[in-house]
Amino acid sequence: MDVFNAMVDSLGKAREFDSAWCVILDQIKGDLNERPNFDTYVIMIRRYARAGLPFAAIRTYEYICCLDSFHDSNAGKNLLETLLDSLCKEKHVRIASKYLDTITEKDPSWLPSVRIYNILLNGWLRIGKLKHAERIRVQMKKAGVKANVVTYGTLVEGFCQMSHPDNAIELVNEMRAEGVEPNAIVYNSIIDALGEAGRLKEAMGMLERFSILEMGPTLSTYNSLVKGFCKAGDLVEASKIVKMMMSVKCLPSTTTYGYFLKYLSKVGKTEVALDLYNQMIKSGYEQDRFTYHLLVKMLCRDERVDLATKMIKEMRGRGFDLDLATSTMLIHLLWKLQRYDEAVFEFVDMLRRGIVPQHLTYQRMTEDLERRGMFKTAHKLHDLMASVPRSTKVPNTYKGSQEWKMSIIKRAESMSQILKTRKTPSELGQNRYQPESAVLSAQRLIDHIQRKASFKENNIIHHTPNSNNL
DNA sequence: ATAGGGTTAG
Repeated sequence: MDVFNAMVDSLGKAREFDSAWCVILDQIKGDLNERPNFDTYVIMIRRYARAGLPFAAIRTYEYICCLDSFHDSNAGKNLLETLLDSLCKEKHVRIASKYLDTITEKDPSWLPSVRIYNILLNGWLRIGKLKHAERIRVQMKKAGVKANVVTYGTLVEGFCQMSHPDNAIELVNEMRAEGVEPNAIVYNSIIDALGEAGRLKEAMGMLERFSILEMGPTLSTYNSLVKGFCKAGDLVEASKIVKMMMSVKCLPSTTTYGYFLKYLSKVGKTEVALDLYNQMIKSGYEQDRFTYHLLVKMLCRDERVDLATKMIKEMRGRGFDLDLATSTMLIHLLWKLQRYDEAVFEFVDMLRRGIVPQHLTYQRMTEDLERRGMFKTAHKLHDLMASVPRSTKVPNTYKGSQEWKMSIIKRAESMSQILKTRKTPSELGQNRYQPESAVLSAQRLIDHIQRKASFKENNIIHHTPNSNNL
């Protein structure tokens, strides 16, 4: 069953909706245990909405509603809410709203649930339409539907994303007055927005208010504060937050340290960043792409090509493919250092991996090569680039035949196989269980940063001997 | 994958 739905999803992702319906209709006649279920139709609706075909999504919903078998077996689930949510999440809020109107016109006795109002509210806020969001609230009041914690959470998040934390704070008072207790999502949004605005005193005040509650701050709460302090250049306060979180057994994540690295990269303190990186490795932290991207960027800026190459090797060894940004940084550095052969090798290797270099990179290289009379190499690059954009699409000569259908199914099966073998996020290290000793390592790590951070800006950073040992 | 967030925009 799982495999079947994964196949339908793959076909939808590839916009092969006709084939998806072929597979579904075939399956309806088949084995009772493998018939399309609620999830199958949810997948189709979401895929249509995402493919920019909102009316096809609506037609699908209406078709499903006609099926008798559907009503019997899925009494507790509400497909209309799924439809509206899919439309709203893909920014077709206006269409969702209009469709809702047609339903209420047809049956005036039917009243939208609080969930439906929340879905619409979220949709309007996501596309920044405050006026429309306000209108939904008026409609709710008129219909006598009480706002719940999700309603308020959605509004708070919306205001915060539009950088209006003051309106969000007002809402917290309002919800309290209405007897709805704010939760972690509400507090985290506000603390994050205040931190982004550099209003860290107020953010800390919110943390205090949050800490009194039964469900205290979460990892996201602390991460938002660390981000805020790091962005403001206050590593000392950021380190204090890390100590605070460790004292309540909330271990910092790779993301937490990522904010420190981001700041160190901004001010060009490569040595401190490398130290932090080494300490992270020692403490057993799983690095993410962002960490490597920052470190390679710093090393390239400092023209330390050998160390940059080493870091890239390490990055690949940990399962991150070389992306466009990283390769570009490396090539530009090699070029600047006049190591042309190596740069050309990287350029060719990029194309071999299926990544098209930026036009700017190509332009700079060929211009320089020609100026130096290296026409052969310039020509080689030109030919390579010219051969890329041509897509190799197979013409639909046997459309409709059994053979064609089988090829679609084969492709979908292999796609779903890929989906199955892909690692789940928990295997990628974010939520990995960390032993008690990790607390100690983290403690050492943050002590280290604190020592470095308390140096005056123009002091020379002590160069530790092992910072070149990757 | 069934109402709200999470992640890092030069």
